[in-house]
Amino acid sequence: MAWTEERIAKLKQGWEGGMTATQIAEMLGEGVTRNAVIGKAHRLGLESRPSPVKAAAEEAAPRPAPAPPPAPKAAEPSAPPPAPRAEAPIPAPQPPPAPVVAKAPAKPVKGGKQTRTTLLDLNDKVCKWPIGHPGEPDFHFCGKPVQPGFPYCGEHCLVAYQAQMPRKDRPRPLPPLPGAPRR
DNA sequence: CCCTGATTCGC
DNA sequence: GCGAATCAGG
Repeated sequence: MAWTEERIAKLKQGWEGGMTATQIAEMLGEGVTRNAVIGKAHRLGLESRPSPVKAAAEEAAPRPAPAPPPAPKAAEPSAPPPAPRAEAPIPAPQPPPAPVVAKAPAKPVKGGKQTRTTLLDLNDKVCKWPIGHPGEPDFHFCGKPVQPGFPYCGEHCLVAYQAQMPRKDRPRPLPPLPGAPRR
């Protein structure tokens, strides 16, 4: 159905009157989804009515940067960083799945030689890509010098940040398996 | 789960 | 331009 003057008028009226997109869609008749309403409203430049998402986004913003001491930080994530989303580069479809690494049994580290980068060794300079899995005896981190501005070294940045494949030929997320645990 | 509006992007 | 699919917070 086309967007006639009349239908657009109703849309505007309802939108400005505080009706939800769903209500407006029902008002306009069958075959009109709330998506159609929202899409049209935006194209008309009507936008910006309280949106749960937008409202929350503005909430957590004011951060003038108190400039915290770059020094030591005892705090540490219970688990390794799940991989921050890239901004400029497009975020990878999946966060780094702790790369599987068949590791030989940890060798007895005699003396004080440290060969692994552990949780306590993490800082802004070293690659935080997990090697193995948390809980495993020799779980550790890559530890190589990071790519400036990233939490990982160049090699692991390549794995963590990948370009999005066009929706069209992107594999379907996979339908829920019968009997699979609900959520 | 439901709801909401916002956004993306193939058409 | 359209709107389904998707996202993300409530």
